[in-house]
Amino acid sequence: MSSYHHGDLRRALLAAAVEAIEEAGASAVSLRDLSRRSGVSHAAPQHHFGDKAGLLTALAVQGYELLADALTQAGPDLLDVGVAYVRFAAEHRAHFEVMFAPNLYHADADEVVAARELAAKALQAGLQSVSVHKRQSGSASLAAWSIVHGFATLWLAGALPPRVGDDAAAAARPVIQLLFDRHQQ
Amino acid sequence: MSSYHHGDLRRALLAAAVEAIEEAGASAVSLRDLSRRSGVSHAAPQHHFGDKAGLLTALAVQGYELLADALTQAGPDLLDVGVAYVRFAAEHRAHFEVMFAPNLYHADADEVVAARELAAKALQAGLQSVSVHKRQSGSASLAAWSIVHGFATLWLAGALPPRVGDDAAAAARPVIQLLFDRHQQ
DNA sequence: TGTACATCAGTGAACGCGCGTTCACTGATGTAC
DNA sequence: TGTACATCAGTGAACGCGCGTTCACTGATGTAC
Repeated sequence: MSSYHHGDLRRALLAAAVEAIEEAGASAVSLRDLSRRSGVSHAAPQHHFGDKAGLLTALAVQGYELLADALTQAGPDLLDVGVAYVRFAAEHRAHFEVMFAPNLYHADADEVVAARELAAKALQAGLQSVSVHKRQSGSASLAAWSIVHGFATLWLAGALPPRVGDDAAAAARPVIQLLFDRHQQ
Repeated sequence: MSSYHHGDLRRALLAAAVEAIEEAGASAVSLRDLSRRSGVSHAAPQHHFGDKAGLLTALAVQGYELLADALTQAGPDLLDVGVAYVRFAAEHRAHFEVMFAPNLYHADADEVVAARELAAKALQAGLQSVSVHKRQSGSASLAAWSIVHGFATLWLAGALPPRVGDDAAAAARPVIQLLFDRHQQ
């Protein structure tokens, strides 16, 4: 049954990394542990990622691509895009954590920069739905990013009060709403 | 000159931890490194903190107390409190990082919970300056916390675009402003 | 259809390292009398 | 003012551990002919 070659080790290692990070955080990842989880000898990862930072770089790229997709599909309304951002963080904790821990990977690698720009553009696109007044200020984009990123981060850290419930995306909606609320009622 | 007893080792170790975290992140802290930085043998920290998590717990408590002070002094206006939150994160990166990494310390310890509540109250106090309409929604507090926490986190991660400049607090002001802006002009 | 061979993925032993924690100890401090 | 003694902070050797990386290797795959 078990053959000498794994067949899909690259993918398996990334999946194992997601699992490990969800259990113990990104800084606790070790190549030896991922090898064990993938049923492979501990030196095998080198063939696919070179070193540890290489593996996490691949995970970050994957994360930015997933995020860009999620945001694009959620558009065009900024509120929906923001909710999608929070949902992404909640559903892909491991990717999200790595993406924003630039110490852990080659954050300046071309593929990372490209994927990150894709995600940034998807978020920017949502701004079209915002009132001209707010958009003019030049801070609208930062405010939108800050509020969704902050909510997501606090959520993942378990810092939010229990009354918020356990559906991050649903809980985020009225909060984000408040940012661009023109109190129409 | 050098005496057998350090005299202020507890304080020295916490300061060394701040230094080490600013250099390499909270997850890279080691007791042996802090001992070296403090000019003391590597088993000395045990007498003051028991174990590694104990040391980081003390750092988190100190962080929440500093934050509570900063927010209280900045009040009563929510905008000023928010700016103070961001300034705290920028000026006390190490404390801030540890505070929101509950895996690393005894986050449920009584002293931590107490200090955290102090900081939470200081933030809440700022809400009095917010319009009744916004406050009624019940999300105002979460929105305020999210936007300042998000801005601070993105800032620390180096994720914000260069045009934002290098003064975190100053850059945060117009962003936070946007949240409770009733477009009076 | 079959054979030779290059390529490449995975192996397992070995390396040196820094870590947290324990332990019996020693030096300094301060208190009782 | 002086002495005995308890307390406590810091020492240094030792432990066992998991880690990243290297290396010569071996087994499998696939391509050329």
